[in-house]
Amino acid sequence: MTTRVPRMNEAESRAWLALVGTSQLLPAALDAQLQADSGITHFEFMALSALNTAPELTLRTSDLAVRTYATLPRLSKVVSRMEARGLVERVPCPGDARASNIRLTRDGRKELLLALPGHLSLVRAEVLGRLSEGQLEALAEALEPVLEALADDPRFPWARGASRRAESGAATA
Amino acid sequence: MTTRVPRMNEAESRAWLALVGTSQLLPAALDAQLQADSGITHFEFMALSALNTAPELTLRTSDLAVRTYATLPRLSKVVSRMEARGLVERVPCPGDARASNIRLTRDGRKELLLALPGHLSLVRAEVLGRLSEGQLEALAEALEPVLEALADDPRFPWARGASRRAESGAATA
DNA sequence: TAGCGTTACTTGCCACGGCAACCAAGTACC
DNA sequence: GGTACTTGGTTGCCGTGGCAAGTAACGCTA
Repeated sequence: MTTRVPRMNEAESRAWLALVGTSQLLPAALDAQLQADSGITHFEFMALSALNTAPELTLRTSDLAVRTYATLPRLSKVVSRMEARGLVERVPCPGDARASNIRLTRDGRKELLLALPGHLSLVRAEVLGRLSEGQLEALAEALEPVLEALADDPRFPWARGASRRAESGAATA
Repeated sequence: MTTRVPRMNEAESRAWLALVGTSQLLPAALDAQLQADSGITHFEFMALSALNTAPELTLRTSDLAVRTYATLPRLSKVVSRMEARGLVERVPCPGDARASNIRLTRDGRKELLLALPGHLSLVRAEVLGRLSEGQLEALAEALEPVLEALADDPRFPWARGASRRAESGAATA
């Protein structure tokens, strides 16, 4: 039952190629800049950022995983590495001994703030700075539903809930 | 000389988060579907597609690398794996004995055509199908300059020339 | 309070990609 | 024509991520 799937038309093809292309190049570019200038990966940057905006600079491991689009194993390993470098620390979660909270250390916060300008500058130079106000709006309008679709597709359980559903923050109880 | 970089405003932030999110989830989703249904990665799919639209089903190794946004080492290894599975073959390049051409085999073409409907169907379900004609247009208009900027940035030499410059095809001379 | 299923991670093993080093063929210079 | 430089591609080693299996704690039922 090979259901007939129509080919892409011109507009679809352009949009798709551009999207796939950027999905390929952008992460590599972000990694390269951050790695070179601050010695952290873009993924680590995202994790540190998420912690930085969390109450008490602390998040449950699985919460952080959702916020960074990461699988649990991946996050676990990255946290171990960052912990070894003193950027974050694992603190036992009061009220649930299986879980652990991840806390941004003072050093981690410093590193993050140090990395921020360079990162932001790259993002402006390559992306935001090239788009008009209207284009920014259109980009968000176009990609947000896509993001949500990906996050909610049962075929991709690792993304589950990436469309903000849990606003829990750190579990302190 | 920490040049002051202004923070993101609301529109910028939305656009950026959506873009980064999709760049994170989309590649993984494409891999998962193709891997599950056809036993190939999305990268392999792109490579096979590029070969399929090339004259003689053949491209210079470095040409293929550019078209797939890959570094040469990466492509070399992927080609070796695909060659082992009989999807492509390396043929010596007449006129330049250092170079080699990569050719899509009959089996490779068959696999590609077999994988196409499922892939296209996912792309429609998650992305294209969720956007209006106007949004497709806007998305392309927004991302094409970004793509070009990334490709032309001397900091990211691996992307060099990803903005179509060489239309050479296979070197037959 | 004993037992069973579930949740919240963590770890081991493997595949893949990056970089740097390498090799071989072409090109330039004299 | 020989020596240096460049180009095209491959290989080795290492870091990172995925999946599946493991472990520990929780919680429900009886």
